[in-house]
Parts: sequence; structure tokens; C-alpha cells
Amino acid sequence: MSWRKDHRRPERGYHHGNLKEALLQAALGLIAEKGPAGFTFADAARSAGVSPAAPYRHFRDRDELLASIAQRGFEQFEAVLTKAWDDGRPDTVSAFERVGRAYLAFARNEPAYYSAMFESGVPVDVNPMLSAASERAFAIIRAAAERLAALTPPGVARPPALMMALHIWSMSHGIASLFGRGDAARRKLPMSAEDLLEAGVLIYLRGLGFPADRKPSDEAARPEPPSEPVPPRGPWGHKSAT
Amino acid sequence: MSWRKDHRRPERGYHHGNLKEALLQAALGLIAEKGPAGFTFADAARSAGVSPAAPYRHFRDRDELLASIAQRGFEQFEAVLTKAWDDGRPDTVSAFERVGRAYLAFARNEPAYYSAMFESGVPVDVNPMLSAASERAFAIIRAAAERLAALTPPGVARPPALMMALHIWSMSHGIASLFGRGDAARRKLPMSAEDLLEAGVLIYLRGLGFPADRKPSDEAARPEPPSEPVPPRGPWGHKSAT
DNA sequence: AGCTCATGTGAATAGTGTTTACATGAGGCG
DNA sequence: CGCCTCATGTAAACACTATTCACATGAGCT
Repeated sequence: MSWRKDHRRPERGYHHGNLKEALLQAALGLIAEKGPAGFTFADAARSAGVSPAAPYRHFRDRDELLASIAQRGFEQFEAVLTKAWDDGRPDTVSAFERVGRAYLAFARNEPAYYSAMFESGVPVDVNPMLSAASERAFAIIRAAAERLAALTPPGVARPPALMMALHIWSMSHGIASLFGRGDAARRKLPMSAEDLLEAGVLIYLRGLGFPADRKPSDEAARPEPPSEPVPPRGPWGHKSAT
Repeated sequence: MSWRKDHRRPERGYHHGNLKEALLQAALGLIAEKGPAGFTFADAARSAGVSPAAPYRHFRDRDELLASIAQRGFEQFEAVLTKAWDDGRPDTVSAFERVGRAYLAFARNEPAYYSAMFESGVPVDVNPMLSAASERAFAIIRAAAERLAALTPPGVARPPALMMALHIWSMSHGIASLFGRGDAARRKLPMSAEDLLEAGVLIYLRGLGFPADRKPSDEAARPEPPSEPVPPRGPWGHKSAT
């Protein structure tokens, strides 16, 4: 078996060569399997094929390892959100919803990172690097909210962008956290988490005075103020209430 | 009912007398101190003043202890929400918002229970008793959403109550989870979590076609359909956007 | 009283976290 | 080239936890 890296590189002897990275990957895999509390420092070491004491050369303790993973997670999260936002192209509203889907997709595709970031108990505010990375990720959501807030139709009070960002983030995190991953420890849903979030965000935006249908209403050439603020059908499809 | 010892001094002999309860309380205190992953079975035993093997007479393992705490948490949660809802008195909308505040208050006042319920990794669906308790708590939110959905103004499509309940729950949980507790591991906010949730719910309800101001609009004697569906000012106060 | 069994103890086994002294070998320097 | 040095990994040791076992205690029943 490959209890050492029997890859391209000539078989590693005494020295691993890239243990820090290997430990991060090993921990990531273990978190994905059993949750952020479901692995031990020794597990990570064994999974990387080194002795239990080796990780201490690279991380002060397990928390520092988790914090490193969380930081890397925030960086990837920021990249994903930035790409989804795409500076608001082709139009602000659809880009905004793309960010929401990207949020859920990240939580679903990278549950290990997401757990480390939000559910591992890592104190974000204590570590400046981690805190800054988290702030950069949130800044994407906030920037999107700013652009969206600037689009409020005339005659409607403009909402504070920060509050909007916090609301959207909270709903996204709540959905991801409660229903996002098929951990078998989560609750069943009558719809996909993505649909639930999209409907929620659409209703929320309508509550702020945005027109509800998906006409691009290209902000570069704003057509006219909406004449019917409450359209007849909502964003939740055609099912009637029970 | 006299199997109890004389409820006098905690003069404990060989037998504790109420160890199961004492272990639950001890674990609750430890969770409040160091999080749901921050205590051990032996810690709970020591904290209750018994030997490390004693807890095994009452709980199969640590997870069962956590599950018991989560179950008790869901029961208290249900009680708190039921009381806040008060069957929709005096009017549905204000009772609904009272439920939202009660949600946050529970997360804030009982962080140990809340952690055990939502952040401890306890598989809710596996344990029927736990699952049922969780379901009963959610049923309160859902029942409130049903009543609210029945109040949609005429001419507005009625939203599915389950979806409403899921949206409100998600936002409540997201806010509680991200900003709810002053754990020093949480993010700073420019407003209270309660205000953030209340504003979010009001905006959301307005998006569903509900009138936004707090006139009771007593559902028993519905006055008239709203003539101005988008009121001039929003629920977020008087601050203008940046 | 005497019995019985739920409840708690102490000891034993196994695994983990963490520290410390030691081993290895890659790269710099003569 | 040979030697030195230090980052990196190992082995051993200690403390703590999880879990189970045989055994002790005493509360409540008959």
C-alpha cells in the first residue's frame, strides 16, 4: 500500500517533503467524513503516513490546523463568490442570485471547508489573518448588496446595503446549515435548498420594492418605474398552499 | 412519591440519588463554557462528583448524553415558542414577530441547549424521540406561518406556509448562528440581532404582499384591501443608504 | 429482618494528546 | 569532497480519556 507517497517523486524516506500540505488535505478529508469534531490530530498524522508527533512541527495544536483550513476555505469562498458575482454581469439581480447559488454550492461541494469556517468553533476574531480572510469573503456579498441597493426603484426608500447583505447572508447560512448538506443528519425538504434560497431572496427583494419578475430591467437603460408593484404570482411556483 | 431521599443537604453517600439529572446539568454547564465539543464524558462525571464509570449506568455514551440534552432543549424550545406565539394573540403579525424574538432569545439565553440542538453534530433523524421533539418545535413555527399565510391580502397569491416557515426559520437560525451569541468568536454587528431579524422578517412579509406598517389590521374584522401596496418608508429605520 | 437489584466504585485495557530527547538527511561551507 | 547544522521526523514517556469488568453499597420490597 501507499503508506508513503509512492508517486512520481522517489519514495519518501525519513522526510516527508510536504507534510504541512499533506496534513491539511488529510484533515480536510477526515472532516468531510466525520465532521470537524470527528477527527483527531493523530488521525491526521496517520492519514498522512507520519508519526503522531510530526504534525506538531507544523501546527501548534489541532486548533491551529483547523484555523488554517478555515482560512484556506475563506479564500476559496471569496474566489467562488467573486467569480459568481462577476462584477454584476450581465445584470445586477441575476448576478446576485448567482452569488446565492454559489454560496449553497460551496457549502454543498466543500462541506469540509464550510464546516471548518462556520461550525468548527474556531474563533475567527482572534486570528487576524483568518478574520481578514473572512472579511474579504463577506465584502463580496456586501459589494453586491451595495450595487443592488443602488438599483431600488424610484419612489422607494433605499435600504442600507449592509443590512441587506446581512439578511441575505443569514438566510443563505441558515439554509446551508439546516438543510444544505445531505448528511443524513439534516432535515428533509420538500424542495431543493437552492430553490428555497432563490425563492426567499426573491421575496425579500420584492419586499424592498424590487420588481419581482425576472425581466432584466437593465440598469444601464432603466425603462420606466414599475406601475404594478405587487405582481399577481409569486416566485414560489404554481403550487397552492395546503 | 417518596423514593427520593430527604431533600435536605446534598450529603451524598454511596448513591448519588439523582445522577442522571446531575449529569445533564453538569454537561449543560460544560457546554456553556467550552462548546459542545469541549467537554468529555469524564468531565461530566467529575463535575457531578462521581467516578468516571458512573455515567455509563445512565447513558450508553457521550452521544446519548448529548442527544438527551438536545431533546430537552427542543422541548424547552417548543415551550418558549408556544408561549411566544400565544395562539396568535393579540394579532397574527405581532405574535409572529414575538416568536422570532423568542427564537433569538432562546439562542442567546440557552446557548448550551442551542448548541446541542443545532451545532453538536447529533444526528436528529436517527433518534425517533429526538426527531419528534424537533418536529414539535418546528410545528409551532409552521402553524404560525399557516395562520399568517391565511392572512394574505386579497388579490395576492397565497404563499405555501411550509415555505414561509422554512424561510423564517432559516433566517432566524442564520442570524442566531452567525451573530446571536456574544461568544467573542462571533462577528460584530451594527445593530442587535433582534432588530436585524425583525427587519428581515418585515421585509420578507412585505415581499409576500403583507402591509408593512404595524397597524394590527385585525384579521377578525378585516378593514379593507390595501390601496397602496408599497408604503413610502421601510422597516429599517430612518438611516439613508451609504 | 433478609433479599435483590439498580446504582456507584476501582481497576484494567486501549487509544489519544502532548512533550522531550534523539535520529535523519538536505543544503551550505570549508 | 567531507563536515556541520538545522529543519524535519521518530520513539518513548506521561497524563488523560473511553470503556468494560468484577465487586460494593444500600434503598425499597416482601
